[in-house]
Amino acid sequence: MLQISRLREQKEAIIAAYKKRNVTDVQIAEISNLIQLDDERKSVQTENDALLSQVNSLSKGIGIFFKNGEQDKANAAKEQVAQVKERSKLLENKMKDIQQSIFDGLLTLPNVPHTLVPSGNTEDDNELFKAWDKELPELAENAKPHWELAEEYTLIDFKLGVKIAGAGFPLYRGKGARLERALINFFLDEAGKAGYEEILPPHLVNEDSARATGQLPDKEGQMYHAVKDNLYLIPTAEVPVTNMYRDMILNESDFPIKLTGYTPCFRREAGSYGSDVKGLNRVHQFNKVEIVQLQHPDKSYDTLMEMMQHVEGILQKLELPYRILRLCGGDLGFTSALTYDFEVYSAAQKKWLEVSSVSNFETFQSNRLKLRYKDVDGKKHLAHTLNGSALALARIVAALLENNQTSDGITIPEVLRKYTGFDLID
RNA sequence: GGAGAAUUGGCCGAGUGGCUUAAGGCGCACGCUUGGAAAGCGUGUAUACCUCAAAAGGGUAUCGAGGGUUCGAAUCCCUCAUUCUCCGCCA
Repeated sequence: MLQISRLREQKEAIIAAYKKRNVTDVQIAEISNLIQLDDERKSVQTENDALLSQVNSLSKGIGIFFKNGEQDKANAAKEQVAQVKERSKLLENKMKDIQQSIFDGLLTLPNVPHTLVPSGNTEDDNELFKAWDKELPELAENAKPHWELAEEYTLIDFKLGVKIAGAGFPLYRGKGARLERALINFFLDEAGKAGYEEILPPHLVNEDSARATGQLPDKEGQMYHAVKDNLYLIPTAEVPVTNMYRDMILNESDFPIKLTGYTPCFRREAGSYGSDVKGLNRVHQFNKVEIVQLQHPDKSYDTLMEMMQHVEGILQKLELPYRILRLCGGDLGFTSALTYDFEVYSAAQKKWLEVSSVSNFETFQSNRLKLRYKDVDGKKHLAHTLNGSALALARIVAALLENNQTSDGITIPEVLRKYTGFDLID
């Protein structure tokens, strides 16, 4: 959520930057609208504060009148208070309405794209930030997609998943389950080596948390909701991990705060269909290791690069062909100021699969989180938040299975062997 | 799931309707003192918003959260959250 003060101070710059993303005229108009509402709020508050001040001093007087036995004066003052309060009540309601409108309006405004964000409307307009400069793997004619390999080697049982839960809930078994666990441990160890503190958070969160990281209200339909207890199944570890710092004031010296966590991720994926959802490409439950950083605003873009290098290092160790895209305005997430996507090449499907997304949210999340820090002068400012997947497992597994298939079986990358305990799936 | 107790500032802690503008202490900052330090003494020490060109100043709200009663609420009432104790259930 943007700050109303920022709309005032940077109105023109925000409108210019918004042109890079798919914002509607309604959203542009909303900016001026909100500033006007805020003006109104201020004048109502000024008026109401004066009335309340009057009530306070009259009440104090009544106490003194009673003590002196001056009943008449006390009663007269009571009468007066009643009148003032009636007016104040009206103003108070008006102010609540205005504030609610401002809040609702702010929720409709996406983050302001960074200057590096290319303009464009769809994923085709994303900028190739780093291409794969070696040759793409060519598989034999009879190469199989991962869903066939998974079945052939009894690694993943999609049918059993359907029986137990439903479509999109894969059941991993045998070496498939082992590979999954190996990847989780490998990713966590890599993050640990890079200085991230490991967190194992709750997998369900309350409404406040879902709201603070922005899943509510915009993505309500994408989350599983346990209605009886009003808890939401997390769509990513970002939600519980970032919420650790909700309503907190940090010291400047606390930066950077680096956190990592493995969690299963639950997504309803309402409305998706077609070949994209086949196998592990798009599922309702998958495993992911997330990295999160809280950083000083002056340093957050250096941190973004650092996080990208971390993800890149992992992909290199896994020996997977990858490329990095800088998302265009149209493809940029609602809350992000700048995002880089990592895609891994799936040789059998002959397409690039998104396996990581690394973003700087600047103050967009911290404003709603009320996550601030004190500078040396004791002044409070919003911190910057960043996060990235390092990495999402399902599609990595898909690519590993497909790219590493040989006539003898599926080979396990060197770095993973000490985690899996085997070097070939056959 | 049932019963009881609690929640006050950075921390401890007093406060059962109006001299509370939240006592007192600890901590912290600054000053005095000192060769330097400690002790001692003095001063200051929450947040958000409004007002003001700015600063100073003034105002409003906030005692776990939200409502209510009252001219007036930390204090009385209701709902909720959290913590502790006991009982029940349980990996």
